[in-house]
Amino acid sequence: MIRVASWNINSVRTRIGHLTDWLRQEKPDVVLLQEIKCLTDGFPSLEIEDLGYNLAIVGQRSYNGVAILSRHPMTVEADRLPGPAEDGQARYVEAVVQAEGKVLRVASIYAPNGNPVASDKFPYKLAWLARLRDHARELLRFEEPVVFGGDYNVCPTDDDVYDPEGWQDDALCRTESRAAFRRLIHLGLTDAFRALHPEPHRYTFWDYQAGRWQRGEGLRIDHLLLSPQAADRLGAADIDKGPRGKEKPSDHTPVWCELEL
DNA sequence: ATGCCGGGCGAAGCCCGA
Repeated sequence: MIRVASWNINSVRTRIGHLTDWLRQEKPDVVLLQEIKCLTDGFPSLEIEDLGYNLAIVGQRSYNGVAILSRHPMTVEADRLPGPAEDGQARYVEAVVQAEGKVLRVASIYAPNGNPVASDKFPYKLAWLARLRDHARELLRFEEPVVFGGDYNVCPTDDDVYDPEGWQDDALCRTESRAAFRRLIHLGLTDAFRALHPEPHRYTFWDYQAGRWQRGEGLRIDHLLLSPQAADRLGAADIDKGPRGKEKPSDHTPVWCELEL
């Protein structure tokens, strides 16, 4: 069994204590991080390596940045999404993990937010998700277990947001964003959490503002999307709300799944 | 209609996030 988690950490340097505490407590095999908000050289590698993890880091000054932590040997396969436009934003890293004599491909994904919808950020988001779909389609040809995990900045349905009406024109909930996410799913991917948890109103993000955490008002925007070969091996999945309740938390909390490789 | 909160950067206040 291998456990894979995804967590938008909102600055890995500010949250290094939270991260190491959680790694010691939960001992996930693979962790996909987003919004590390530091250069690759600035990543607190020693603290993580001391806990037995190998690292794949794609950093950027101030914003974005993604990483993969793996207790098993890992080979980096890509440090950006293929595409004609080199945008310089650190939003994708992909690796192959060798675990228990088997191979698992994982990607840590930080999709653009897309707000405000009237700005060029929204078409950038939609184009980025289309690029992700194109790449996922190529990877699926290998017919191997893959976990595409990360902060998609898409709330898939009205069941995944506390106030659907209030959020309907936000880039996270707009029909164009949801359609882009469905086009990805329709390649044959499985939303690991939703496959095992049909209940509505389970969230991975709560805004710092307006007491959203205390009110239980969040959104489900962090997802683990599984290739068919991974979905066939899905044993468990859940959202771990623990880290969101700590002092000075990230505004996101981890989502995880277990695969019987 | 906008800010609320919070991080980075850099040393005040702006940019960005969701």
